[in-house]
Amino acid sequence: MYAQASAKIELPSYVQSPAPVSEGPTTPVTFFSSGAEIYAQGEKAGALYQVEFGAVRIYRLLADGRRQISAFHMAGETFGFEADATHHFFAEAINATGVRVFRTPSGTDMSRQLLPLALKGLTRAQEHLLVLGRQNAIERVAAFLVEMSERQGGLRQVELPMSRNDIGDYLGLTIETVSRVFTRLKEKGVIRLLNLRSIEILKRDTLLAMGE
Amino acid sequence: MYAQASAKIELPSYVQSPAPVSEGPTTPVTFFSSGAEIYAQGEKAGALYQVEFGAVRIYRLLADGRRQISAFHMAGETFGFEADATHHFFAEAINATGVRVFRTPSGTDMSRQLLPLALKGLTRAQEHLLVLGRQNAIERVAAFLVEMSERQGGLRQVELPMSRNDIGDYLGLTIETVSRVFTRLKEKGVIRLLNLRSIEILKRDTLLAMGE
DNA sequence: CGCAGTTTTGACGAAGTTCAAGCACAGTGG
DNA sequence: CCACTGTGCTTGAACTTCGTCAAAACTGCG
Repeated sequence: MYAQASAKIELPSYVQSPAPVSEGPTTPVTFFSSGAEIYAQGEKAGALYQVEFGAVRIYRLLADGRRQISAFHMAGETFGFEADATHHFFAEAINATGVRVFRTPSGTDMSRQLLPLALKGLTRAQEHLLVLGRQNAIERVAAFLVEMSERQGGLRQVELPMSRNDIGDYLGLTIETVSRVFTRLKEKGVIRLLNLRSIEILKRDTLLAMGE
Repeated sequence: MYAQASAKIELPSYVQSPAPVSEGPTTPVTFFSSGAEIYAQGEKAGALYQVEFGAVRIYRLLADGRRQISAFHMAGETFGFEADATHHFFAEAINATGVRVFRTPSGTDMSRQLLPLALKGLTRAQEHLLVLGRQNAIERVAAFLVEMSERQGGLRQVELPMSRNDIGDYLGLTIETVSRVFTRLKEKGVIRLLNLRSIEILKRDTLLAMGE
């Protein structure tokens, strides 16, 4: 069930109780409203962030404003680790979002916990490179919908917490192209739009084949 | 100086003595000839590979043969670590290449050594996402040349160990487009081709501005 | 109910791909 | 030593896909 209106904060059905990154006294949850910056490129890094509910976009900008979203993070996922002491990307809340911030005491060795997360992120980024480098618009959107579906437990109904603009900037497409592809997929009977932010997958196999 | 013909194996000028990943008795160097497979997607992972000389391409394929190279690895660099027990990519020698293979004894915790490598790789992959998602052909090639130059110590002369085909598959372009962009950069006096595999950067600032 | 922002749709143009041909260079053998 | 051949690179012309610009339609919210 999709949480409707009982609370001020949107709680999509795919929210799970994530395993905390570290033990000990529970870190309080920090709230970010839609569009709020969590950290900026160039800022000093050091903390770890775990999404409690909501969604986060990680992105970079070119001087003229072009934006590339390199990842979305949903409930349960951890982000914010960097190769050096500086953030190389921006992190923003897409919607009202709750995040647990873990300030790791300097001198603590977190590599055992961090390595699997970093490797998971690396694999995802490399797979996304294939999408951006070698797939066309339909294939990209299909791959995206499959990815979102799988990250939400493989359900027919998929919630898209982000705007068409975000999807475009994630897939290296314009919002118009994203919109046109959605229309084409609807016409082909592959998906159905329940509302702007949630779709239903009608032909999973076709979608999978398109996204490779 | 570029090693000419004294040995059978090409030893580009930018070969450095890499720091070994692990201590102890020196692991022997395994040789791969041009195009030889180091590992394949789907194979069991577990070893670490450090390039001694030569160059390696990491890539993925789509069912119809489209290829995306996600990374090149040059002398001194380590690759081969994965998020799970399986390789998700192919690794091939671009030229005659020497690789030290470290079979990590099961039960050994390498996370302290691996984490910085994984994070470095993650940052590079994410930066490459920006190139593939949001930059046009000239910007991609410019960014590539700058990257190669910096990885070789920022010299004016840059050796390209890979073919135009490899460059295309790394930048998400066809070989024809890569070639045309090289021609344009020559016409603008930004670069000069010494031979097919080595270029000289004449206007570094212009190239940097183009690649952002 | 009406407004603002987002999404969709349409017409057009530019960038890059495809297909095809020609060129350059290294290696081979006469 | 030079022609021959193969491979990789460059160039050209036609075509396709996606981006741009503009306008209309829709959604959600006050």
